[in-house]
Amino acid sequence: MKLEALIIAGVQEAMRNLYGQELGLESIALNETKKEFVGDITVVVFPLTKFSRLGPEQTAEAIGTYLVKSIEYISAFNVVKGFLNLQIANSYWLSFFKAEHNNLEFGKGEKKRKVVLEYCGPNTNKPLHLGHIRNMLLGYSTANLLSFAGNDVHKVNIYNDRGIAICKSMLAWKLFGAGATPESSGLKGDHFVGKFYVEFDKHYKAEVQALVEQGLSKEVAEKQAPLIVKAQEMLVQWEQGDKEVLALWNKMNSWCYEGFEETFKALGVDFEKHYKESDFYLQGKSLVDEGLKKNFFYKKEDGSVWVDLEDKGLDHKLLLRGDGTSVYITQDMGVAEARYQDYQFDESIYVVASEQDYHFKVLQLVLEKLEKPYAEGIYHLSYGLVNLPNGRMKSREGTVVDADDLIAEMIATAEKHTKELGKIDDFTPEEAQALYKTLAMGALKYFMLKVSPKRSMIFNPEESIEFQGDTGPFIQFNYVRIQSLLRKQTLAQLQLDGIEINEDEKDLIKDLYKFPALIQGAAANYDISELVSYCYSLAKNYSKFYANNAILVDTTEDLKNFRLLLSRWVAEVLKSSFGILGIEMPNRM
RNA sequence: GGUCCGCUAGCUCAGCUGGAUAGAGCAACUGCCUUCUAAGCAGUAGGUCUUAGGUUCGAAUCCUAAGCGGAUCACCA
Repeated sequence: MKLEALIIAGVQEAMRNLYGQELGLESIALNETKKEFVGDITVVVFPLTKFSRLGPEQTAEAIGTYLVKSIEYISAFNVVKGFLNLQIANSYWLSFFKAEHNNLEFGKGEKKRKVVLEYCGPNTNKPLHLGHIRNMLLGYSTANLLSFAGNDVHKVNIYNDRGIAICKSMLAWKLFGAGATPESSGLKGDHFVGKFYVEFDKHYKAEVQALVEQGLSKEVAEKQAPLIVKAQEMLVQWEQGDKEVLALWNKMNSWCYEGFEETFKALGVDFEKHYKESDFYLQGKSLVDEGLKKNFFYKKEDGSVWVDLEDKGLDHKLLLRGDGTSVYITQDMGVAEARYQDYQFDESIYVVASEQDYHFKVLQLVLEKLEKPYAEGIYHLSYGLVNLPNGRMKSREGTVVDADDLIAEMIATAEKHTKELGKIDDFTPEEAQALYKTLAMGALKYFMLKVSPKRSMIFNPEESIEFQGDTGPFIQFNYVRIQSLLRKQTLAQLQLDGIEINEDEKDLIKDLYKFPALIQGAAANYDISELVSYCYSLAKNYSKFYANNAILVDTTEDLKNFRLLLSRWVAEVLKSSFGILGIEMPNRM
């Protein structure tokens, strides 16, 4: 039985035998004992006093005495105010160490649910930016976390590959592109397409400006500018299946996909399947028809279709335009349906920014109205926006932090730091380059993932991402030191007789002990940042241990071997945790 | 205006379903490389946890208001 469960049962038993009281689990609170007190686990006695009808100290004394007698692994206790601090015998930690230190599956959970996790969701009209980076890192790592915790996870992407925005890029290319291609211009595909999106905006603004000068109101001008009218015509042609438009659309989208693939590769994220909205908006429409037939939805005189969500505290929501064309949510309904047909999932997770909280609430409620069995399993993993120090990234003001640029900058910074330290002079250029990338991505990913997903975060492009302190490279550094130790010494069979563990060693074993529960907790909360914090705490404790304790020299063979095995286990847990985060470990740095 | 989210050290963030004297990193200042990688270790300084009430043995944490900031409420996606 787990330590915590053992103690709770022990306290229940104590309360029964000492005071004749039957306590539920909820009235027994356990905490980790704070550093400044002696002990490992603390029972908070205050809630128990009303059952014991004695003061907190007296109650704590009595329970402590009882537990030391009844539970083998509790070696001693002390009472501070209403806190009963229990000391766990070293033999407990050592037997745990012995049992698990060679377990390659340590921390992995039992098989549970089938989960589909959607992330990324780019528009195919411009390159990926910092917001997408947060999305991709969260999506990829959360999928790994859920998988490690025991779920059968399938990662999918959704391409928002249709709509007016794409038409803008297409139109601009047609008008101003002069037949250029990514190859001919030497640009990455998505950047090439994005260039025309910007180009459109530039010419469109000029047109609007000209119309305003002719005396039109800004509002009217924005609707009547020839470019926007043409773009809208193009959208209609697209829906009608115009061959020429479709050909152009396919060509430009494929340029985007090529560009995206490169970025996915650089970031180390992948997908089992890419859904395209263009493939499913019709299916969404048929779902709307289905809802109409069953009277879950209603049609207005102009032909638009709505759903009444007032009973759920929301308002009426449009599902289909008066002209019969689909809106954003129509497509999402179609994709949701298709995804269930594809996977029969227990849970479908959408990693999408918090600005779409309302949208996903509506989506889920609409699917519930339709009595879809999978509606209940939908979970919106909402994350906060990435802001700049002076607010939101704005493409108009050119403050968007481009994903590819940022990755390149990080690699350059990693190279600079590494060269300053001069520890890898014997590396080949290829090895060095690989290391820069590993460290750069370690720093970037750790930086993005250590913030709780829900929270919006601030990114300051003026300050480069740290490589010291609470960072990815710090964890990698500790891993590398352990690898260096292991290269110098071969391991022998564990021999624990006569090993007296000290505080530093015990802290590490306790950290390792927490790992499986940490994984389950983080997975239950969909919170990858909990794993990041755990890694930092483990690595920090290791760093302290490393500084205070000789491992290879001045030790007996058994002690050396124990410390090496302990180090190796720490390294393994760090490595598998970083694997979940999507960060590689170098062997030297 | 309705709804939702946030506010913790100069900056960036932890602080799990209430528990002991609120923690890290960066920045500042002090020590420590002839021990296994100093991208490190040890230490100093830095806080009215936005404010006001409430709940209770106990509140950064829960409740109610207020302030400030953000998001959202489109026949945009």
